[in-house]
Amino acid sequence: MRQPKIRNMEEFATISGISRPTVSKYFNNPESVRTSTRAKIEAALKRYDYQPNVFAMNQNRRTTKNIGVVVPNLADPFFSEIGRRVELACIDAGYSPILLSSHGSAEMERDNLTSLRALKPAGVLLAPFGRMSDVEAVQTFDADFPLVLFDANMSSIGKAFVGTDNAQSVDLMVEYLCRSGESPCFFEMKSPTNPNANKRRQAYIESMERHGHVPRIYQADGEGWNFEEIGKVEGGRLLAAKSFETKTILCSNDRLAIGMLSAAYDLGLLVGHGPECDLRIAGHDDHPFSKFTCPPLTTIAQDYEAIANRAVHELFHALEAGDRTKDRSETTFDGRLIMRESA
Amino acid sequence: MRQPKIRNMEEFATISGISRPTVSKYFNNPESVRTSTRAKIEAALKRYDYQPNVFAMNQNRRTTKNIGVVVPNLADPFFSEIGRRVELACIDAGYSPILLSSHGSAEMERDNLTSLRALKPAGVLLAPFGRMSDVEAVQTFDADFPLVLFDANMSSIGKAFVGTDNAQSVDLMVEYLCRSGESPCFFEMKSPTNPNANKRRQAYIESMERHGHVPRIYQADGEGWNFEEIGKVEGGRLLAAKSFETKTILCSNDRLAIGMLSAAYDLGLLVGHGPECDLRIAGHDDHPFSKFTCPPLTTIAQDYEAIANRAVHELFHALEAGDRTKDRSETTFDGRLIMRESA
DNA sequence: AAATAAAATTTACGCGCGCTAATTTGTAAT
DNA sequence: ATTACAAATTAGCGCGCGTAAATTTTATTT
Repeated sequence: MRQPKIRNMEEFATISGISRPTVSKYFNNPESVRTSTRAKIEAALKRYDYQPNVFAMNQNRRTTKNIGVVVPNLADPFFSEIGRRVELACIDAGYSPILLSSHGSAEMERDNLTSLRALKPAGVLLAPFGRMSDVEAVQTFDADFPLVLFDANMSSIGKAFVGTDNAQSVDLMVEYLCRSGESPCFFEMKSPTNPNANKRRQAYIESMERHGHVPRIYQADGEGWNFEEIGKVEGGRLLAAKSFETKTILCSNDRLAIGMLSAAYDLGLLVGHGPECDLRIAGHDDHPFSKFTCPPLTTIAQDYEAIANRAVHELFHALEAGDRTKDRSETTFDGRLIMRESA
Repeated sequence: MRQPKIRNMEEFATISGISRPTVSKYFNNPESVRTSTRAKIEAALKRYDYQPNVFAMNQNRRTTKNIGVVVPNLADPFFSEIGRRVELACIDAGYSPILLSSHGSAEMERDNLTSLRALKPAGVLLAPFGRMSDVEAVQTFDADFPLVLFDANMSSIGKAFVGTDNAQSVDLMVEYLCRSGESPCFFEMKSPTNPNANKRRQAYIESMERHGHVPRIYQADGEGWNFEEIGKVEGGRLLAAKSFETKTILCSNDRLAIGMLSAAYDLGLLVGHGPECDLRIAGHDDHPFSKFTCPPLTTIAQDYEAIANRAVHELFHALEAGDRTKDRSETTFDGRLIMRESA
């Protein structure tokens, strides 16, 4: 490992007693060379530390080993967690993931796609803003590179979509809340940045009707990604005014619920499912902090691992299939009910 | 923007009426060419969308425009926030930041540095684990690339260190707590992953002695990055056993405090600074969620913006200085007291 | 106007590797 | 031992750009 430095593949080929093209072949796929020559190369690799120049490699390759991973906001634990898993899955498959956050801005999402173009990625995994996204830019990108969407769907864009079955997960929660007490009303943002919010509202309505209850929806003003703040301020306002018609509130996501729990605490309202409690509050996503709220939050856990792995799998499938397999797959995983004290 | 596609710089030089080397010069520094030729090039850029091939550029450049940014754990909001700001500062300066998370593992920190080598970065900004880091690997990297540390210091490694003045910030908090009530005891992890923890403990001890109080330190068992869980379980155990000798607890960081707040809630202890309260709890870092805990957490805000900007500034300074400016700078910014209801 | 400096151009080479076609070697089966 | 086929080798072009040296053009100064 500490021999005189190898400058290039030519040199490395010489000292390992193999021709350069064969060495090149090895680095592109170690399986593709005879086991005896592979042994020679790997023996040399033990003695000299050489690795091919990435820039020279990528310049000449038809397609690089880069995989772009774009999420809306790494500051959101949901995306940092799922981004992490996607990253690891790519590495395992021998690719180089490039994780980019759009920092809550659709413009930066567009910029991220633009700068990814320069890296000629083999494929891209995108968790888009949805309708907020620059749809045209995403479509154009889809035409130029293999693209798989996750978390948020955009109709007929990408080779595949992978996410959570909001209809199932919300129904699971509604069913639980109805069974264990009063039927819930629904709290969300008026203009949600994420298309899942719309699916969840719809799922809530349908589930309530299926259970023979009338849906009640409360929408908070407020823009941007400060969900907790909006939940606290607007949710608190509604709580203080006693606007909610039921004492059970299902929030569109955990971050809103966390804000609302904070508001309830300020108002001296006791949240929980005990007989002495004033209020039940439930969320969706199993945010890492929902375990530590006061009281701990009853919520729905998304299957991060399954979503990440499947998204990566779908992308690699598309890569192998080559150009034009027109079929677009949509995969959703079930949510899991996490029962804690808040509802 | 939609003319026939430009293949390379040669073609682009031709259609813009400039020689290729001059065009190359322009892309490396638009200021370095005559304004008249610059105008010609930019006029051509408006009509044709061409951008130089990054791989070919980086292959031949002495140094690339890549800046590596390595943080211990993007799932921690502190690092995702400061990582974001560092990223943006690099982009503003015309560099390409590459944000890597070590996912809480020192091994992956080493791996990240290794894979950064392949990208021949102009410089690297590293928030290291500290003593947990593979010190030798970081030292070697420091010898090969311009390196600036932030958040956590490592003695005589890197061109510079930028962080928060723990002595000042902890003293600020201790002073406040003593002034407004009982003197605090200190709650932390027994084997902290972050060197700041040690500085904070030391600062607590010195500050208490300066104020004429005897320091009391409680250390929780537990490994890893699950600070909230450790704070809840171990902190809760201590609370339940009434082990704390005072009713004011200063936690080494907000995440521990968040866990302890959750435990206090479970135990029915009322946290706050009112006369009816059982307990005061304070933290450190102004975690984005500390505003929404029950009650909201009194804490110390670190100056993200200043730290990020200064770290980037120090790196660029080192880049301009070239090889060997032996002087190593250490910059710390003051923390700011954020008074909320918990203490 | 000439002299000087600055900028642009021409020419040419090199970077490190992918990739191909033609040839040779090695391996396994008949 | 012969055949057949897979694998390795040789030779060489090309990718798109950086960079250097020598030359020419342009702008600025006296």
